[in-house]
Order: sequence, then C-alpha cells, then structure tokens
Amino acid sequence: MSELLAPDVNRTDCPSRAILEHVTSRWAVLVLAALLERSYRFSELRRHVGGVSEKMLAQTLQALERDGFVHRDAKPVIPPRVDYSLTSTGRDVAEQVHALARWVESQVPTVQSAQSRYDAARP
Amino acid sequence: MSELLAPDVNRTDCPSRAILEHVTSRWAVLVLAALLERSYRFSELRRHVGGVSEKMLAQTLQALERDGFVHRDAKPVIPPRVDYSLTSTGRDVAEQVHALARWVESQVPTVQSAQSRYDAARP
DNA sequence: GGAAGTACCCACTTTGAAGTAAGGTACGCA
DNA sequence: TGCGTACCTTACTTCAAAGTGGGTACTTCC
Repeated sequence: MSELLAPDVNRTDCPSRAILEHVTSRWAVLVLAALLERSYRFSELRRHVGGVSEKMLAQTLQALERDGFVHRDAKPVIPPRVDYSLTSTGRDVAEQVHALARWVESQVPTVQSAQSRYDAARP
Repeated sequence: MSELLAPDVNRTDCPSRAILEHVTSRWAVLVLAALLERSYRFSELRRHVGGVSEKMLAQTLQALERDGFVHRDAKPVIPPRVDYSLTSTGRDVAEQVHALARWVESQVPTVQSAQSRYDAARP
C-alpha cells in the first residue's frame, strides 16, 4: 500500500513551506491582493503597490507565475503591453491574502494601542 | 472637520504595512497557526515548528505579543514555565493564516505541476 | 533632437533577517 | 561533579533579499 504522506508546513523539508513563503512574501501579498480587484499591467502595478522596485516586482511576478497563481499575457505590440491576472488557484490565495490585508487595515488602531501599552510597560 | 484617512497597505508609510509584515513573516505564520490549535510552552513550540532557532522564536513571540496577538503567561516557578496563547484579536489573524497554511498544503501537487510546466517551457 | 514611457534584464552593492554559539540561572538526576 | 532541561539574552557572523543604477529596443510627444 502506498503511504502518501500529507504535506505539513511545520516540516522544514516539506514543499508546502516554500510555497507558503512565496505567497506570504513581502511583495507577493500586495500583488495578489491588487490582482484580485482587477488585472494590471506591469507599470500600473508598480504605481499601485507603493515602494516596489522594478526588479522586485518582476521577480515576484515570475515566482507567482511559476507557482501557477498568476497569468502573464504579453502582447507583441509596441510599446510593450503585458497584462497580469490571476489564475483560478491564484484567485483562491488572493482572496485569503486580500481578506488578511483588509483585516489588518481595520485593526491598525487596536494594534497601535497594544504596542503603546507594551512599550510603556518596559523601559 | 477631521479627515480620518483610511489605512492602506499599498502606502509605504502606512502602519498597516508593517503589521501585515509582522503576521506574514516567516515564523509568525507558523507560530500563529500552531497557537490556534492550542496554547504552547516555549520549547514545545520550538519542537513543533520545525527549524526555528530559539532566538527567532523568542523574537517572533515578542513581536506578536507587542502587537497584541499573543498572550504570554510566565509562571514564577522553577524550572521556568511560560505559556503562550492567542488573544481575541490574535485568534482572528490566526484563523486566517491557519486557513492559508492548510490551503497551501492542499495545493502542493497542483503548484508542483505548475512549476514543472513553467520550467519545462524555458531552458 | 531630445525626453519620456513601456517592460524588462544584468551587475553591483547594501541591508537586515536569520543562523551559530555561547552565557545565565536554578533545579533534578545519576 | 557534571549533564540535562527550561527560557531566554547577547554577540558575532553569514547570506540571501532587496535596493541602485545601468542598458535595451522601439515609439510617441514636445
């Protein structure tokens, strides 16, 4: 009988660990959340996501494309036009990270007061 | 009239950006997911989350405590006994990252075949 | 005739996140 | 007497992630 062992993010060597790190990486979270709303062109995305360098955006998009979360559609026109959109699995992750991002935004005051309390308690 | 501007993760200077990075950081995701199931002691957590060093675990837990996601209960006994559990806001985030982690685990085969297809398409 | 936009790639450098190793305290065990 | 456990802290080091600045190829705008 073939023992098909379940993926476990708590194992260092489990592939799920790496995938999780891809989607929770600094820029991937923001890119996925953005693409959930609509598809974007490269430089649109660059303007939308504050602080990304071109290099990091390209790198992030490549990784997401490789994992099958993002679809890249390069039109052979001049000037170059490349549209990025979510695949169906990409939409699944994006919904989750988008929800997370929105939740965090809503909790800013709560977290900030917690930080103040923590900092005040120790010099 | 006081214009209370809404937090936006796409802004570099928005506090939500930093908080989001805390919860999506390498070890915080795994710690939060673990604590959703039950509360853990320090070294239990260290054994549960594969690959964390003591330093990183301590640092991660401190950051999560400061943000008000984790409650630290140090009992003044010998040997030291410190229990970590989620606060109510902590439970909210933890549910989201836990769902994400479980989803990623379930998508390992899908993602791996996407990677193979991507890699095969370019030498 | 520049300048700017588009979507990148490449090389170089910097930064900071993470790993390694050691120390500290107090016990219990052999 | 010295090892092991528990929960950290501090100092030192490493290495990958990220930033910087350059180049490309082509077009349209001023």
